[in-house]
Amino acid sequence: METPACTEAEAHESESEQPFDVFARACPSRETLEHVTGRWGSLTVGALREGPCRFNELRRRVEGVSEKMLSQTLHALERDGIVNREAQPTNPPRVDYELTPLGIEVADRLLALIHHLEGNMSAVLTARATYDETRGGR
Amino acid sequence: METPACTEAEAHESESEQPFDVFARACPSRETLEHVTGRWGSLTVGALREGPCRFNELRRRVEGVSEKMLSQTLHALERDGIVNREAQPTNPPRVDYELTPLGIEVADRLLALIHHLEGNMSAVLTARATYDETRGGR
DNA sequence: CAGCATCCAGCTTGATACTG
DNA sequence: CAGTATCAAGCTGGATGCTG
Repeated sequence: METPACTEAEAHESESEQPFDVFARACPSRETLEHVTGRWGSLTVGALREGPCRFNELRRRVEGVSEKMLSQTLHALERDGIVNREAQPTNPPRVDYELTPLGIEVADRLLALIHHLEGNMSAVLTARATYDETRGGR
Repeated sequence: METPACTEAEAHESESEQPFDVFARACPSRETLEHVTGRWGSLTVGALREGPCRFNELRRRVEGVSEKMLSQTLHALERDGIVNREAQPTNPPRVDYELTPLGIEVADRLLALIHHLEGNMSAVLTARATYDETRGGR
């Protein structure tokens, strides 16, 4: 079997040529990927997969997020068409956030990754211990 | 190692109580998720899915990454047991990086997300245009 | 409740230079 | 080639205060 070491030029064209390539420096898909997988983006999208949610409820689901960061994250996701914002002009105000159809597809793939990672954390922790031991904790 | 609050017995399918929960503030799985989905982590893991790769080759695959960030990213991934580093004490030095079995599983889920996003970028771009238009382009 | 504006500490990042 | 060391700059993100 041929070992496919890096063939620089067409390394990531395993499939038909795609118009958007995250590995390319200037591709907008990289920005969207970062919005979705970012520190708070991934948790926000994951939390919204459980159903529509109001702002402060979301803050409770995603432990540790500040309102500023949640607000910022939500705006980026809304702009990318991942999240839908529904505000009711009532008093007190009520705003519900929910995933768009695209957002649901993205969330499912993200959650597959998250759950896989969660299910393998003992292996990760073991690997870390081994690594730290080998390197003497440097 | 310390005894985790729970066991990782059936982490995958269990939805009620999971031993590791990224949504919890102090869960180590959140760190690993960030290593994997981080700005350079996701691209590095994705690039390595193509096969083993040397340091500078990897730099070329992941456009825009500095050597410092790549080095740092690889260390974090190696420590988490996602990436395996194989150094040969030759001259000039040759070091190959490759995904571990766990890394491959993680990469496949990550790539599913990436490819899905790449395939829907036109919708994202449209959503952005609409959003910017509605908000007066601010 | 739902959020925006501001301040600012500190972490992240990119250049640059240097080692084996 | 495969990194490490160092430093300045800039961005991130938390705390606080205010609005509708």
